[in-house]
Amino acid sequence: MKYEVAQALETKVKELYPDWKQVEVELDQTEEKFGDYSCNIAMKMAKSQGLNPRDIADKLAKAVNDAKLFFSAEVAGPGFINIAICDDALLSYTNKSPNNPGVYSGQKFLVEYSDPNPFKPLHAGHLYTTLIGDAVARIVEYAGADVTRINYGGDVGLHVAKSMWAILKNLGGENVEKLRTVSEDSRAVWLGERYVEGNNAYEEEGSKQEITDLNKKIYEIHSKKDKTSDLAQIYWTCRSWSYDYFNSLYKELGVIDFDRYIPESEVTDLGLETVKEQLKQGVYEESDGAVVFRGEDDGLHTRVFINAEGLPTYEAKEVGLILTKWQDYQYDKSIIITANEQEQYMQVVLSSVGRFKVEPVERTNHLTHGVVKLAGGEKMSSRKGNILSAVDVIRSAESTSKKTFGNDNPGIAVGSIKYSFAKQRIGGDVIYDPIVSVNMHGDSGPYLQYALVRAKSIIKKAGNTISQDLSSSKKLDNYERSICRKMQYFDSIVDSSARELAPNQICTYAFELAQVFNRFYENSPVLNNERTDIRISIVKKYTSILEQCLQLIGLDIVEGM
RNA sequence: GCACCUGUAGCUCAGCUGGAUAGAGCGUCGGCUUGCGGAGCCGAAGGUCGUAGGUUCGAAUCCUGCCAGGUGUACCA
Repeated sequence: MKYEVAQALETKVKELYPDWKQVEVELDQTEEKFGDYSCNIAMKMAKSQGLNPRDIADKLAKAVNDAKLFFSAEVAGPGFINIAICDDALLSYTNKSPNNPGVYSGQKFLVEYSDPNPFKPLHAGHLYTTLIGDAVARIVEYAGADVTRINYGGDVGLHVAKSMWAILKNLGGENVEKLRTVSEDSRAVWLGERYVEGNNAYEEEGSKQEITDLNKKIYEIHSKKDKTSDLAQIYWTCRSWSYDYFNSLYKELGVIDFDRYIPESEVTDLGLETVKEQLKQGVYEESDGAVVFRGEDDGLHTRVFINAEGLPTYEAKEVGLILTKWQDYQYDKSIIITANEQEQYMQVVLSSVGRFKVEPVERTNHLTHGVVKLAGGEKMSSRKGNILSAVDVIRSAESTSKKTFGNDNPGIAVGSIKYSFAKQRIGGDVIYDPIVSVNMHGDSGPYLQYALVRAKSIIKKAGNTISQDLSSSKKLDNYERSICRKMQYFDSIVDSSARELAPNQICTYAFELAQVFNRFYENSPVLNNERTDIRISIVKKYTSILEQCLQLIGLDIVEGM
């Protein structure tokens, strides 16, 4: 409804001040005591025109009120115009389907997130990008975008060599048969242990060289398309174990399926060729046997794209990834979500690609998040092995949920994690507190799920006995008005959340909405009441809006709790 | 050293394209159960918005310096 109010107000401004060219009426949601929206255009106009803001505001408010629109205006303070929407307009909103503004309609979006590396365990940070990426993808999709979900993972590179080195040690050489002794449900853990071993071994000179050599051999598996040698068989088997493990976890989390997995091995060649080609063009340069990009001109730093061994680093692979995405999708926007330790690295890569291909770079938006920490704990490093794994987080939420409800309800356990991640603005460190997840009161996923269950229960009890004729009374009481007022903010909240790629705005709104509803619920009997008709229509609208909010951040709609 | 991110109540965070008396949740203290699911509702206490300046009618929000924490900074990802 914000848009309609702004339009009407703008028309009035144009009528009254035809000379005023840059009319852009901006409305703010305001405190309830001031009305439903406030507008400071009078103050802005006054500033540039040298007029008295109160005079402008008075004139505008009078024009609005004389016109008898669906809202009234009142001047307050130094020149705010406070807007109050009429009760019948608020009530009629409950019978409208959502006005989805679709800021991205017709646009092709790529969203890349999760990005786990095969041969390494998923840690809490992966859990974060997986869930927040899922939410971002859902939100831009709701805003009209045609979304392709991308999952990029490092199936080649030094980290793989480290794991493979330890795997070979564990098997006593290239002993394919011995892999069978690893039971199916212990594979993920087994691989995780090998990664830690390999990583430690890399610290020692002797094994470091062996790992470096092995790294080359693994690249050769790909370049020679080797599926049959003993080493290749071990590699492909363990690689598929990793992907199996990721997929089972995604399923458990209830995130929407990825449209495409792009393993690094798939983009390595393109990245390598491109960097070599652009080396001739002077984009990259040789230095100490390596191929580097000098980012200093752009205020960045120098990074290695091809190392002295002739192998592509992550940088060159990323070049291949960017170009692969661009060739295959010609997107309007490409969103990438990673930890913020990759922020400047990504800037260097993008800056280098920008020298020979501008569109994919201009259309890329890199969102970064902070470190996932345990409350009161320290940073987790998968290299040191002191990680909080994704599975640890999920299991702790599950056992908590079970203790609280006495039964398994994965939708609630996982939902509590999703909400606690999504409600924070993307960017800062993420504190995950298992104790808070034990609590499950207040600003939490279960609170919202419960708020929805209660409301739905009313509708179920009401059955079909309700007439939908609302013409008899269009005055709203305070609680009814509050919830209606809050509900009509939905469209503009979703719009803003999509524009700013900020799932936390949905969470904040959903929580406030539920709070307002709970007040209504405590104070306004719905059933067997002379206002049942109006209230039922409010409850119905509320459930549909809250459901939509929950879906946008990926929370299950549970039927009972 | 340089670059980027962060600093708001005891804790975890909203608010940041400048607007009215800076808001939630948790925790603390005190209330509410003949009624639609009490995982709820109501109330109280709790703030130099890191700090010092600047711009402005107006700054948590914009600009500058400083302080603190984090991250990156050449062959890891």
